[in-house]
Amino acid sequence: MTEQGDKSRDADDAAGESGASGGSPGPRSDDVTALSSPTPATARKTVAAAIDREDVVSIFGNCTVEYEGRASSYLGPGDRLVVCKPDGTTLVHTDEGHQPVNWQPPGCTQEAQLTDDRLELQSLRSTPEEELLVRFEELMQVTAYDVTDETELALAGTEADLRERLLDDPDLVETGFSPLATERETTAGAVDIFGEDSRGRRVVVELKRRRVGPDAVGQLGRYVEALKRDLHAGAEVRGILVAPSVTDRARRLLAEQGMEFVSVEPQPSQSE
Amino acid sequence: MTEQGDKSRDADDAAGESGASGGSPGPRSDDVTALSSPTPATARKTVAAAIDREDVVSIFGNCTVEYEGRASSYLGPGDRLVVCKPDGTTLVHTDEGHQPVNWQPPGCTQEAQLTDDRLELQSLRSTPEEELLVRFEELMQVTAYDVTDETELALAGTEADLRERLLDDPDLVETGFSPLATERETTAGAVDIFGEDSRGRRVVVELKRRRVGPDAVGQLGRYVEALKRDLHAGAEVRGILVAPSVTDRARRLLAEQGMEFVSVEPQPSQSE
DNA sequence: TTGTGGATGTCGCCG
DNA sequence: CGGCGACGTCCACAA
Repeated sequence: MTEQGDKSRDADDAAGESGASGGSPGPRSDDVTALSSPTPATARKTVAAAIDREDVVSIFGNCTVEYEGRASSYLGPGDRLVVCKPDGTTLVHTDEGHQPVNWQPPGCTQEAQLTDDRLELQSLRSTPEEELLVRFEELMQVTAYDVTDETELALAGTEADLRERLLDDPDLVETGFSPLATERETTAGAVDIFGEDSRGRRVVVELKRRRVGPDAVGQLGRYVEALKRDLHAGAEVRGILVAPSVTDRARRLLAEQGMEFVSVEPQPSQSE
Repeated sequence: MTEQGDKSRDADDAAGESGASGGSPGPRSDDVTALSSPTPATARKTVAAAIDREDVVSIFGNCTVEYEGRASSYLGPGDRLVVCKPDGTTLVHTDEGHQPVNWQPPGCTQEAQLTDDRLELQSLRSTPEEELLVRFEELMQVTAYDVTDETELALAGTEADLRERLLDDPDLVETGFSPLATERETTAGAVDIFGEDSRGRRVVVELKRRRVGPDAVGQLGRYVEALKRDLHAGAEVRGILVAPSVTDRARRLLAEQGMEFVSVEPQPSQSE
């Protein structure tokens, strides 16, 4: 076993926690904290204080990352950007990709430790038990700021929007289609739109905001089969998949199960 | 229509692009660039240079975000952390959540503009046509660093690991099970493990690294049905779902289709 | 806490 | 480039 490092939270030098705006006497909550190439001890103190203050912290530096939980991983030394959020989220980003190379989701505890004179960020959660450990070999920049965001994202073009569109104008599904319920429960799960056609037959409508593959056909098939059983025996139940488009395989599967496809965009196109 | 702002890339004041390490005479590539509360013009020049240099850029500030593409969204003013990567990724993070509130994936073009004396980051892509526009009302901190990371993530406990485990010890699936192929193609797609049982019957094994729901049963069902058809008529084909555990609904669906479940963890447990 | 399905999912592989 | 399925998916919502 290797020699145990000293995991201290106290052995700090008097850290010059420099608020960014020059003249202010003490650390104001509206200030940015920014340190260039700090010592591990200074960085530990600054990061710990920022976490306490509920700032978002960003750290550029060379680090290694260990993860143990639903899976386990090791990431050798490299330059990365590490972000810690006050909700317990930790993100480790490389120079590439939308996805963080390692992370911890919201709700984790976060601690900044000093081990063998290196800054370590430890993030823990339970259910499932998971640990993320980021160890910095070199610290290039530590920044912290009180990020406050009350604003809600207004998003259009989701499946919910597609549903509203079809409820407003059921003829988009089929002439004479009448919606009876949304999220209607079956033994197989909730049906997006349940209704009946012009001849009074039951119709299950499954919505997708984008081009669909075989999985969506399977889903629709499960609902149709479940409803046939849920309703008295011998009931005819149609299945209609509504989406912008469908793959060949999905179209074939639909045909095999006697189900249908209707093309509708989640948002009215600009040319309409 | 509102008055058009001046989208310039030239009207820069002489930006004091301060390398972080104090004494260096010019901007070295190993230096961090760090600006506190810069003017929009200075920030634009610094960010543009950092993008050219292929740095990772992080910006704390108050901004609005517009997105138009597969869907469309608007995000009103709020404090956020915006990250731009040299591969064309843009991330907009609030103080909460693993997911960025807005983003653009790798491969996008990025431009830093000055519009109405505000810093704007514009990110564009095609296939699909998408645009992200981040407009800063206030800039708290701009940081850029040449993040280089050659290291590969070593991840264990994936579905591939589970497959290796079963190929090493096929009895984990069932006594006498013999794998014949992995990724065997059927008209419904590739089967994780194809083999035969001790009595010579064909077996389709679908692997999941975690607890499975109805979707996985549908997938396995499609493969089994496809193989029954692909092989000469009347062939018996068993379907076995291998995963740590299964939900009630999924178990019921398995039973209905005459398929089976076998519990295996993706990683050998520590107690073993 | 668990189950279920959506997501601007992203990502990798393969045809 | 499209199809297909995995992902430490995350996430909201309901039971």
